[in-house]
Amino acid sequence: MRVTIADVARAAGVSKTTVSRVVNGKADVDRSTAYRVREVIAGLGYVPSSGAVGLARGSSRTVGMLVPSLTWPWMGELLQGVVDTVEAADYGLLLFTCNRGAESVRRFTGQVSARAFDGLVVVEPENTLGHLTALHRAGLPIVLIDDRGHHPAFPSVVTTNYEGGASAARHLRDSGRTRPLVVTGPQDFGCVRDRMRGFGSVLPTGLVAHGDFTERGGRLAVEQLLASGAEFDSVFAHNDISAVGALRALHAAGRRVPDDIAVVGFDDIPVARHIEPPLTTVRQPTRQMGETAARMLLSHLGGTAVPDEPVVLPTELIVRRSAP
Amino acid sequence: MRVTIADVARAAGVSKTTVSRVVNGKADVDRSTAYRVREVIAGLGYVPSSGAVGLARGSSRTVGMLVPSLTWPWMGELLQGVVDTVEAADYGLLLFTCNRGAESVRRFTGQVSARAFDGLVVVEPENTLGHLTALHRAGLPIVLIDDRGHHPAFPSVVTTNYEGGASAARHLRDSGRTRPLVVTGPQDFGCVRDRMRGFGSVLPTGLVAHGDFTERGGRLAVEQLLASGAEFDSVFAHNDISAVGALRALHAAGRRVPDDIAVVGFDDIPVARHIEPPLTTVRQPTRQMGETAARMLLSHLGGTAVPDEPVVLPTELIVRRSAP
DNA sequence: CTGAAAGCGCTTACAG
DNA sequence: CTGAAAGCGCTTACAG
Repeated sequence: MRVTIADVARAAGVSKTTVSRVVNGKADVDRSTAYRVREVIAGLGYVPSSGAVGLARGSSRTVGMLVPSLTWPWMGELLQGVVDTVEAADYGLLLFTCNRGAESVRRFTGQVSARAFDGLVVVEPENTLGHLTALHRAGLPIVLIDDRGHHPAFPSVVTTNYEGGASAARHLRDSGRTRPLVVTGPQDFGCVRDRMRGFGSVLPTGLVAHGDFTERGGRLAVEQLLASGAEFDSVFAHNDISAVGALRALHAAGRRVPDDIAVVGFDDIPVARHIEPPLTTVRQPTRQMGETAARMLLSHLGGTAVPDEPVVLPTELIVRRSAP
Repeated sequence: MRVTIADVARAAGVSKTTVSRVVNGKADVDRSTAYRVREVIAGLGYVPSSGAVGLARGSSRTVGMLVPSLTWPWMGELLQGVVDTVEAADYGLLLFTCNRGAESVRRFTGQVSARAFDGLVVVEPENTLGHLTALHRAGLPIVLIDDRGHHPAFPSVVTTNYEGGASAARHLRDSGRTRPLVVTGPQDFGCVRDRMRGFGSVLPTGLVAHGDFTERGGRLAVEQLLASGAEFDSVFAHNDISAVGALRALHAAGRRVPDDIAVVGFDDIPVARHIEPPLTTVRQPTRQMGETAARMLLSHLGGTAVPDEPVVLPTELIVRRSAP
């Protein structure tokens, strides 16, 4: 049977109140009493029921994490950053995905109302910002990772998309490329617009193909451009996956990378290192973004005010052979 | 303020008992009463507190998941399988890692005692089997994914490591390779021994280099063998990461893949598709393993007996250019 | 078909 | 320094 606070109190010959005080390290307990209680706790192997503590205190000491998918290439790093931070603070981490559309969202909202967690770290699933804003208004502490340029009304952690785009362009320009093709991500993403503008601040962006962050999208975009006879000496893809697609299309068309055409991606996922040629890319500090978001949420839960304007973490250009 | 069952009862003019019955779909409630209560619930937006329900019922309707790391290449798929299954059953998923050794384990055990979750899906972190066995003996329902050949005393989901090794060997043999080099994983892993034996049941394994499941390990192993002047016409690496290392070493030494030497890996992680040449590999049904494990745990929690002997899911040989 | 009451395992004023 | 009692928000015999 489960050992309860009542068992400890009985065995130690004190009240439950006193046991509670000892467990929670409150002052005002006689040293020898506290010692005796601790002995009994150790002997019985007593651990307070998290459910009961949560109910009595009105908080669950648990953080929720909502993500669109767990299989995206950089999600593992991000999640590890969040989990490490949350665990170090002795909080639990409740994980949710929105894989199954509206149904998932409904279920998730239920968990919120059920007070299953005290606060939420979220990588925004598509079209849920309104929903999240409502939850935030209703009092749920939220920190958003990667706002996609949507600039929400609550704290968020973002990366330097504008500057990242600019750094890609500078690198291409400095290595003598002047006619880039830009393969974008979904155009309604703010991060896509920012990467675009940053890039455009350095290099002309006459040639633009609209991709969708998939390998296939990157491949098709480049295939079409090649077929159209357009001339370009480099490709800036808005993420690594579509850069991989671009690489495939160039390879299939007999163009040499980087000799004929240089390629730069964005993200620095594991595949970037392993593909041939290895991909030059703008690295996002994914793990650090997870850590930072978790830390912000925890300090908010701890009562410290957290700024509403986004916390910005820097990207870093990683130079590999696809654009030396 | 939070809406409680008392608020609903008051507004509907019934007792909390009746509200509880309606919420939980018990029979023996007058149709019109039930209707009225449901109206009030909808109007007030009442959702039962999961903490209070858990305390009263003695279960948390939450499943724990313990993994060694979230950044392993196949972990995302596995986790997605677990999360989807758990969410579909209206359970929560509490995530733990053992990144920080003993400290993590201690913390984790605390959560177990605190009854934060009803059962556990676990990918075994190194050297925790004894610990897990103890928890299982103490009454915690556990399902292990990938037993590493340790054959624990509780339910588990494994893949056909022996047959996977054999299928790799058959494929190499059928394409005319007769002198393979086997690059193993850590030798104390049961799965490594099984892959070894399965492979050896088809092809002679005169040449064995002991790797450690890392890219560097695979590279060093092949470099040493090449330096020793040993002759081999193929490499079977016990996982894809070390196959990537092997590929690098072969490439650096000027050996052509697959013309001179064919390479087969194990796992089928994303990089396998993207590396040059694309890697022939023994695919593990990672996502399905996650789903299966979660389903087993849930049915155990639901009261259905679950077999103690491992549930075995089949591997599949994926043929790509590194060993056509 | 319905409700009063006890109980789940804690915390927290309050009183001494 | 310590404890009795109320309360957190539910569920569940039990009685009617």
